[in-house]
Parts: sequence; C-alpha cells; structure tokens
Amino acid sequence: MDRSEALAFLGKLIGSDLVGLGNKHGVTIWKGTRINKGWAGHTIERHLGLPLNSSRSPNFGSWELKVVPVRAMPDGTFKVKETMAITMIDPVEVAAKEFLNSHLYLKLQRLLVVARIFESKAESRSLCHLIAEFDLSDQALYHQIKADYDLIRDVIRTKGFDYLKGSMGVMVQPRTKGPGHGSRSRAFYARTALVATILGIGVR
DNA sequence: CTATGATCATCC
DNA sequence: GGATGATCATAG
Repeated sequence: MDRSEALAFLGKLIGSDLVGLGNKHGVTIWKGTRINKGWAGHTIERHLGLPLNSSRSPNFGSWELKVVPVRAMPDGTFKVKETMAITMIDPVEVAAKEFLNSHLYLKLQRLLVVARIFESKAESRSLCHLIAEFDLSDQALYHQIKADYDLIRDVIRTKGFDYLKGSMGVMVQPRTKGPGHGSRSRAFYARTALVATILGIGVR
C-alpha cells in the first residue's frame, strides 16, 4: 500500500473512535494502572494490517506513519497537544551526513500524520480528526529545519552528543527518548509549531 | 538493552 | 498552557 492509498483508507476513520478500534485489534491501552503510550500508533498500524515491529522504520517501505494528539478548543479550533518524535539521533550518522542525506530529511519527506482528538488522560474515547500528508516542499520551512539540523550537527561534532539540549532548535529539537532509567539516547522531535504546520491547523 | 510506537510529569 | 526531560508497552 502506498501513501495515497493509505490516506484514502484512513480517511474513512475520520470522526470515529480510535479507542474502540484499538480494542477490536487487541491493542493494549492500559496495563493495570499504567498506559501504553504508543497505543494510538499501534492501533492505526494494526488497522492497516501491519505486524508490530521495531525495525528501523521505513515501516511502509516508502512512507512513515505518525499519530499525534490534538486538543479541541472552546472556539472550535484545534491545537497540537504534543511534540512528535521523528527518529533517533545517531551521532555518528549525523556528524557524517549533510541534511539532504540525513535520515531526518528522508523521513520528513514521507510523512502521513493522523491527528486524534485528546479528551482526557483516561483515554475513554478519542476521535480521529484528520489525516495529513507532508513532504517538506515549503522552501522557508526547509531552510529552517536544515538550520536546526546543522546546529545539532555542529554541537555533536564540536562539543559532543551529551551537550545536546531539548531547548535547541526552532522547528526540530534534540530530545531524550528511550525506556528511561538512565538511557541516554536522543531523538529528533518536531516542535508543536512544526506539527501544526504539517497538519495545517493552529496557523491563521 | 535498544529499537519501535509515543505521552506523562513537572517545571516555569 | 507550553516546554523539557523522563518514562510506558512491545518486539527483537
């Protein structure tokens, strides 16, 4: 299935409840008192017929699936609730590659982002809001993200991986990610401003 | 353990 | 409410 086919397929989910869909596919949302933070992503993947796996994610071969929560505002508009993890930072790879050849750029050209409406952390219900394709075709945005990548790359090369901070970057930030408990791995995250641009919301 | 899927908890 | 660092489930 290519990206446009998936877009059409997932479009049928708009307005429906993803919690119910997740349960139908056997996705674990709550494990006792603790939540499976990836439940929404797992739900969509199962719906598309993918087995769960942790392989380096050209998970659909030619494009990348992401789902992000948005919050419904009283005035009827929507805001992005969270930043979005894009891909792990491999310091060796980042130091060696120009933005054009980076894993980050490759992924940003192949996104299919699903926005779900977050109601509460009980996650008793979550409606599918919209599906958006993204390919980083906007020049100004491309230059800003390249600048962020170059900043991160420069810090890794001149100071070291451990000097990266979540406060760096305008559209894309380097942030800790992993199982926690001392893990020091980091990933590129799309800040909410970038996510909003991808979704075409929050900007007016 | 670290990759994938992400959101939670706490600070301001 | 927004930003940053920490953390959860699952699979290999």
